[in-house]
Formats: sequence, structure tokens, C-alpha cells
Amino acid sequence: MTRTSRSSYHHGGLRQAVLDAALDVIAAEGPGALSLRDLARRAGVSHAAPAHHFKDRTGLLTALAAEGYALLAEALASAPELRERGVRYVRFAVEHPAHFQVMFQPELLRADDPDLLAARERASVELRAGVAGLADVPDARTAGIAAWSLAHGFATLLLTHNVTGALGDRDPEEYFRSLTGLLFTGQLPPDQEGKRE
Amino acid sequence: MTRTSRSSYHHGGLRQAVLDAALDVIAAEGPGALSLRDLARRAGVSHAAPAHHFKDRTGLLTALAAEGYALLAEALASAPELRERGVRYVRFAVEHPAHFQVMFQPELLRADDPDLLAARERASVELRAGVAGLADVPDARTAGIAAWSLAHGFATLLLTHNVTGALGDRDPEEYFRSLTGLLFTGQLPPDQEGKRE
DNA sequence: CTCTGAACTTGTCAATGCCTAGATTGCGGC
DNA sequence: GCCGCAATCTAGGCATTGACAAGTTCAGAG
Repeated sequence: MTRTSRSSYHHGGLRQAVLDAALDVIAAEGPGALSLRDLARRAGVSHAAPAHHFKDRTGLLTALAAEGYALLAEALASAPELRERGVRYVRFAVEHPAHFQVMFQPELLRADDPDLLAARERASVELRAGVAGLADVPDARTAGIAAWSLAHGFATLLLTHNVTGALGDRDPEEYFRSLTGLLFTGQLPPDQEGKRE
Repeated sequence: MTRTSRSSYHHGGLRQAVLDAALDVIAAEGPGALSLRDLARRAGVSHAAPAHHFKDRTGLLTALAAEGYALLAEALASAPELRERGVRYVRFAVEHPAHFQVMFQPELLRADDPDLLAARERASVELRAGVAGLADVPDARTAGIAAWSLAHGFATLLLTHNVTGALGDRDPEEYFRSLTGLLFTGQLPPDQEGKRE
């Protein structure tokens, strides 16, 4: 599969090739720098070939977002409890910055795309599942939003280079664990005790 | 002032006119939909006039971001304590969505612009000042990042229509107050007691 | 009155998104 | 084995855009 390009008329794996190339561009220069014609060039096809798979620019970005939500759902599933789920959320943002960026920019996407909606729903289920285990908190829904906000905010600040200073050379995931300790409990998490001060 | 357009050769307030028009476009359709030529048309000047004030697209967005950081610093200043500072952060995002969006997309900005750096530094000072009042928390810096992450995450999710469901018809600021209660203390804030359940 | 620089205009070029029409290919039915 | 057909890709064209260069208007200093 994914024949690299046998000089044949048909590319074979154009769709995924374009998606992958788009990820590189977005991660490096943001969604604004994305050009369909440039992606076509990279894949070695004519300038209108990508349009067949994605219709237009918005279609491509929507496909990327859907792919992102699928990956996120997969990453969140099978996480034991809430804190670990948060850690995986942050990890997803770090490992898939382009996906993450596109997923949370509604203006770039076709809001009613079926694939997008389905993938987002799957991710949403996984997100909500994480809060179910919480018993010692008054309002589970509010607690869920709080947890999501904390993880999402940290991930966003991380990707926008706004916490690099405070982070030093520490691992982002490890740092995030100490943040989760401040939510709900007001203490640093038990497995981090040796670290404080 | 800001003569609307006296059919004179010089516009008089082009710079601010373009900035304001840009805010409308970005708030409605995102930074990607922004076109210098369109902004020029709206201001009733030739297509190259804006370039004189902003050099290029990046320059315009950088100016917007700087303006945003200045507004944020102003909004944060004179807030009594940390929670209120968070509320104002969220309020800023809601009232200035275009500014907020541009401020946190580094790829759109000229990172070394002096005005931008200065304005950001002023905002940063105000942000750090909020954590100073915290005494009952082990690590002030980590606590600051946690608070910032919570506020920033909630603001972002709000602007991307990701919490509209959970919010219902409640005021975003009020809702955020209940979130802050979960940080550090693990309880809902005292002035919200009647609300829970 | 002139000089100078800021503000704005006009013209141009390469690049892009998107549309339409046409070419090529592989695949299933017969 | 071959035929038709739909998916895939090519080729060309048009309107729009960002950026650049060179010229025009205007206001204020001296």
C-alpha cells in the first residue's frame, strides 16, 4: 500500500499523502500557510488533484479535524482515571499539534460534516467518561468542565510557547500532573510529594 | 475626530479604521478570512494604503495582538485578588474575541516586534501579580500556571463553542467563578453556595 | 515660498482557490 | 477476453490576493 509513486497515472494514496503533508505545513507555519497547490506539488500530482478528495481547502481541514478527533478518542480510551485522561489529552496536543490546532478553530471547518460530527462525538464520549469516576465532588458536570479547561488551557499555552519559561527542562506531562493535584484537592498529587520545594 | 471620509486625499484615521474593520472580520470569520484589499475597500482607500501603516498582513495582525495585550493588561490591573483576575481574563476573551484569537496564534505574528513584546510584558506582569497574594499554596509559580491554564482553557473552549451545552443560559463569568472554586480548595466558592444542586 | 517626509494612489506580477472539460486507469460483469 | 464505467488525475482559465515599485498629494517647518 501507499506506493510512493510508480510514475503511474494514479497516485495510489493521494488522500493520505496530502493529509500528512498538510500536517507538516500546519505544524511548522500554521493553517494559514496551507496551500492546496503546494500540497499537490509535494505529492507530485497536478494542482487540482487534491480537490477530488477534499472538494476545497475547508474540506481538507475538516478531514484533518475529523482525523484528529478520532486519534484523540483513541488516546483517551482505556485510561484508568481522570488525571491520566488529562495527561493523555496534553500528550495528544504535544504529539499532534497540527491536528489539535485545526480541531479548535471552527471557522476553518465545515461544521455539519458527518465524519467530523461522528468523530467529535466519539471523542466527547471519552471525555465525559472520565468524570464518571468522580465521587467526592459536588457537581460532576461542572467538575468535568473544570478538568477539561485545565487540560485544554495548559495544552494551548504549551503549544503557543507561553509556559516554556516556567517549565524549564521538565517534561510537560509530568508538570501537568502537578497541576491536576491542585484541582479538587488543593494539594500536589501523592506521587509528586518528593518534588515540591 | 476620526473624520469618516471628507473626500480628502488623506483619510485621517486610516490606521485605527483598518484595525477596527479587521476586528469585525476576524470575530466573524477568523483571521484566515482577513484581506488587506477588503479592509482598504471598507475604509474607502486604495488597495495599497493599509500597507503604509502595517507593512504587510503579518504587521497588521501583530498590531492587533499588541493592542490586545494592552487591553488585557488594563483589564487585569486593579483586580483585588486572583479569582477576580481570572474572571476578568474570561471577560476579556468574551468581549474581545478577535484580539484574543490573534494574541495566541504565534504563526500569525512578528515575534520580535517591539510594540508586541512591550505590551505582552505589561500583561505578563499583571498576570504574575495575581498569584502573589496566594499564601496557602505550596508552589506559587505552579499555582499561577494552574490558574492561567484554567482561565485560558475555559475562555478558549467558550470561544470555540465547546461548552455552550453545559453552560445553558448561565452567564459565562458566573459559571467560571464556580470553576475557580474547584481549584486549590476543592469546593464551590462561598458566594455560590445556594446554586449547587 | 520651497523643501521634505508622511499618507495615499496606480500599476504590475506571481501565486492561489476554485471551476470546467477532458484524459487515463483499474475493476467488475458478461 | 473484452467492454463499459466510475474513480482518479490532468490541463486550462478566471477572479482575487499579497507584495512591490514608482508616482502624486498634502501639510508643516524653516
